[in-house]
This record gives sequence, C-alpha cells and structure tokens, in this order.
Amino acid sequence: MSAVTSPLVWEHVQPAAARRLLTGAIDAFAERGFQATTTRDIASRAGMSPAALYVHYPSKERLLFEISLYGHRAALEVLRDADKGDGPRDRLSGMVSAFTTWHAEHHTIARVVQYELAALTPEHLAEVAAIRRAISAQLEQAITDGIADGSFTVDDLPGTTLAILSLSIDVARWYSPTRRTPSDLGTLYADLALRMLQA
Amino acid sequence: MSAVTSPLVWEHVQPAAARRLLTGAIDAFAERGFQATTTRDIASRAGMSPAALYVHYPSKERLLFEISLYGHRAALEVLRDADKGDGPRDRLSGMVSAFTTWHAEHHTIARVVQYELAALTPEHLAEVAAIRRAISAQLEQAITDGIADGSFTVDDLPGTTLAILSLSIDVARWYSPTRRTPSDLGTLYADLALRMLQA
DNA sequence: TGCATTGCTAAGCGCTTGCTTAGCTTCGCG
DNA sequence: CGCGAAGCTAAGCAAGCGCTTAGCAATGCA
Repeated sequence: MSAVTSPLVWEHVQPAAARRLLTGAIDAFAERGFQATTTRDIASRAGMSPAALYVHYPSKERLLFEISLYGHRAALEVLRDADKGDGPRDRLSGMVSAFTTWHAEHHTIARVVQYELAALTPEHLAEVAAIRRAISAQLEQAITDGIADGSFTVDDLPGTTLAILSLSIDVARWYSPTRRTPSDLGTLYADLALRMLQA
Repeated sequence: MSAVTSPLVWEHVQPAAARRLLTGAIDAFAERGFQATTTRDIASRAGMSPAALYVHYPSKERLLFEISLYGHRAALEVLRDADKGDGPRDRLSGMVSAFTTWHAEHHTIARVVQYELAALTPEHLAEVAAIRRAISAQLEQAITDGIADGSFTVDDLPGTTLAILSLSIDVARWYSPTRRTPSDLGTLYADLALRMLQA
C-alpha cells in the first residue's frame, strides 16, 4: 500500500489511473524531491508507460501543483474545523493539536506541501501562497482573542504565531511513525503552545 | 557579494578557486536545491569553466558533503560555546538564543545543511548524522539538569528537546533578513523555550 | 454498423546532465 | 635554462531527461 493512499481520501481524482499517478507522485516527491523524481518513475509506480502520464496531466509540474493545492486546502480545513471550543485556550489547543496531528499523520504529503514550493511556477505558487496566509491568519486570530481577554501574554504577536506554526510544520521534516502516534504528538505540541502563550 | 562569504569564514579552504566554488555551490544549493543545481552553474558563479570544478572536487556530491560537514561542525560549536552560565535556565537560554541566531544569520548554509541530507551518500550521511546526535545530546543535557534541580518541569523529555531543536532549525526554512535581526529572533526563541520548560 | 472518443504503448526527439579527455599556460625550483 | 606540477579551458561523450508522435484496442453512442 502506498504511504498516503490510506489516510487521505483521493476518490475525487478521476479516473483511477490519474489517481494512481497522483499518489505515486506524492510518494516519489516525498522520498527524493521533485527535481530528482523522473516521469518514468511516477509512471512505473502507477503501472503505466511514461507517455500515459501526459494523457492525464500536461506536465510534471502540474502534478506537483495538484498535490500542493489539495494538500494546502486540506491543512487549512483541518485547522478551521478545529477552531472551536470555549475560549481562546481551548481554540488554540485544538488547532495546534489538529494541525500537528495532520502533519504527522500525513507527513508524506506534508513534506511535498512544505518543501517543494520552489518547484512551482510563479502563478501556481501565488495560488498556494494565498492559502498559506489564510492558515497563518486563522491561528493569529485565536491568539489575538486570547491576548484581548487576558488568557495569553505575548510580547511579539507575529513572531510567536510564526513560531507555533513553524513548530507544527517542521514535524513533516522529521516525523516517523516508529516512536510516537500522531495524536500523542498533537497533544504534546498543544501543551507546549499553551505554555508559550501563558499569561 | 555572495550571501555567505561575509558572515562565515572560509579561509581554511585553499586555494581561493576552491573556496569560490564552495561558496558558489552554497548559494546555488540554497536557492534551487542540490538536484536542480548544475555543475555548469556552480562553475560559472566561480568564474570558471565546468571542467575546473573537477580539479578541486571529485564530484558534485563531494562539494555538498564538504558544505554539510563544515556547517554541522559550525552549528555544534556554536551550541557548545553557548553552553555556559549559572544554572540550567541560563545555559538553555544561551544555547537556544545562539543556535537560533546562527540559523537566521547563516540561513543560506543552514538551508543546505538541513534540507539536502538526502542527497548525501550513505557514508557521508552517517558522518553528518553523528554530529546531529551530538547537537541533540548537548541540548538534552541542559534540560535534564534543569529537571533534576527543579528549574524545569517537563512531561516528555525527548519530545520537548526535539521540539525546541526543531523550532530553531525551521528558522532556516523561512528566515529572511527583512523583518527581524537574527539576534532579536534568538532572544524571542530563548524566551519561548524557557516558557515551554517552566516549572 | 459506423465512427469518434478515451486510454494506453512503443519508439524516439532534442536537449541537458555529470563528468572526462587532451592540451595549453604559468610557476617554483634544481 | 629545463622540467614537472598545478590550474585551467575547449570540446565532447554516454546517459538520462521531459515530453511528443503515431498508432492500436476498447468503449459508447448514432
């Protein structure tokens, strides 16, 4: 089984051959990086000849863009779904826990999402960058609310927001499922984030 | 001026042509990644023909290894030099501040050090991995001492150590000198780390 | 039944890659 | 002066790259 087919649902990608190419590309990009991955490698993971890739995607970069766009949207959705609970402490704890858990659980796609931005065309990068700003804004709002109601004490709002986000994102770089479960890590990181913000 | 020639001292690399190739390679690897960088690009940054590279280095990978090895040694040295002060709180604060500042100040070489490990041969990776373990051990010792004398309260020692390290390392991914100075960031991160550990 | 559409393969094109070869110049040193 | 070593360039090689072309089989609809 591929490293990503199970946890994330890719049924919206049709037909099945296009989906096999996409999940194969995620695994290959995560293992070797976009530049070191060949179209022949992606095609053979999907059980096809190299030319078949171009029936479904116009270029290797477009494949990366589809992955990056879907991954960013999924991460933002996870964060927004978790932005609930009573008061800023609960909201922030839920968001950090969910966002961290997602990066651990889906570290394969998260690696592509976070470390292959430079391989996108400027137009595609701009589209993805807008989602990244929304992610940051979502977290910053909860921290701002927490400062206003006295739940948090923060010297440097943008710096601290970036630090908490950065902590979760970097999980994609080092995470391996052998030591800890994604949700255990989410719990730990939510606690660390609350400590960073405490009044 | 190259992005890295000024802050780090490369005089130990002789002759000057080998040094120009090395600093050119750092800039190129940091900008585009190892795989996307051509030997022709590195050579032209050094003002030479492609073949001249092979007078000084046997392969493109060897150039990466020299950079990675030197960068890891420099990071470990920065951490060890900062491991002083009265008690675990001062020691930890100094180390996080110095390590973070180094990753911001030298974000160009730090990017190569942290994100191009996969391009090293297994033998070269093993050599560099030993230094990475020493970096982690250095930080963990100060936290362990702080738990023992009651300065810190930590639920998950390896997890918290990894989180603090990860926070500093991820600076290399996003840092740009336009918003904050490296030392301001070091100060902020030292404060956040102490909050994460507080009794 | 006829025929366009979809999904695929075998072959290969033009180009770029890391690296090599052959040969030139400059320099230090007896 | 004689000569080997060091440092460089022009040219190019074999391999691999992203992507294209031509054509075949299966499908669905008139």
